[in-house]
Amino acid sequence: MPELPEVETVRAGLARQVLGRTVESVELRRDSAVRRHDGGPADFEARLTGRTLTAAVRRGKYTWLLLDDDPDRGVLLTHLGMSGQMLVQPPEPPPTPHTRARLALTGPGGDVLLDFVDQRTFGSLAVVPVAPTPDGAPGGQGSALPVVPVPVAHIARDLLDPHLDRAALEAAVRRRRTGIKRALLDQTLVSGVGNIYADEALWRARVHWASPTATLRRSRLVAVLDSAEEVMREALSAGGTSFDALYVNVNGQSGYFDRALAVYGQAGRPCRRCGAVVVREPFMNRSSYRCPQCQRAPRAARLVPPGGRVL
DNA sequence: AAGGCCACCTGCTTGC
DNA sequence: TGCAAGCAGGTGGCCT
Repeated sequence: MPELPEVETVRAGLARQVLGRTVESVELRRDSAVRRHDGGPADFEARLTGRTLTAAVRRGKYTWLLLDDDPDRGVLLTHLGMSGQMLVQPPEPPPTPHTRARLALTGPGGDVLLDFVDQRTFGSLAVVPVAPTPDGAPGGQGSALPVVPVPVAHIARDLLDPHLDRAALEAAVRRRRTGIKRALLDQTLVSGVGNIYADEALWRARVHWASPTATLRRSRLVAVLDSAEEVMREALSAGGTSFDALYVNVNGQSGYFDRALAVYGQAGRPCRRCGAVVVREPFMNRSSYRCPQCQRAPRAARLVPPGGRVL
């Protein structure tokens, strides 16, 4: 669920509410929450305790917190997975069954808890080293430092990143031999887009998910990328999308963008543009939603099927 | 070696 | 009623 707009909402909340505070203690309630941390749970706690959170940075769906303004001693990398939440709250409430880690923070404005809550456990926390960005530009939104966490080095810049090279992205998509939706979801090509915003972008651009990247008309490709950027900006303005309260901001509140979704989760409902009935189709062991009228395939032989092989 | 598959994980919903 | 299957899906690692 958390895609770029949801993760950015969380990043901005962290930037407002925890920066300048120091980690007084770390309570790990489930070791697998730090499975991507190299030294194990004890090392994770040791490397975090006593450090001051100085910036909140995001690229795609990854967020990291700078510690003591000194990236050379590691940064706190977070990924929300499918169901992760970062909650900032007063020190009172006991942990919930899905609280995986709890950081007690102290500093200006009083003591708070930073809880990492994650029902489906695909999210993770880790203190990791950084590497310089190849282009020398800032690593992500929220800091001017030209570094990214090493586990994020293979993640491409996202569509809201002012340093994204759109011409290079279009060329890279063009070199792929796959369907356009697969390309949109490939975080090494462009980051931040997940299943929801991929479907919404393709609907806005009137493009079928299986359209081959290599032969898609340039105007169509530009429309898809522009639509993805546009729909994510709109979702961000609405505080993100939420279906079931799994996605919330740092204060536990849901966004409103689910009311604006045109096709995702709308199977059986009329397309708001043409009235045709929105369909749900199997795609990569999950689902794709589209309008069968607005997003028609040019010809069956020109589509890349869900399995990847061209017919 | 680029592209595709799938395990990982939990809880809710659906169907028999 | 109870159990099983289906579904949600981002990612790393592995396979071809």
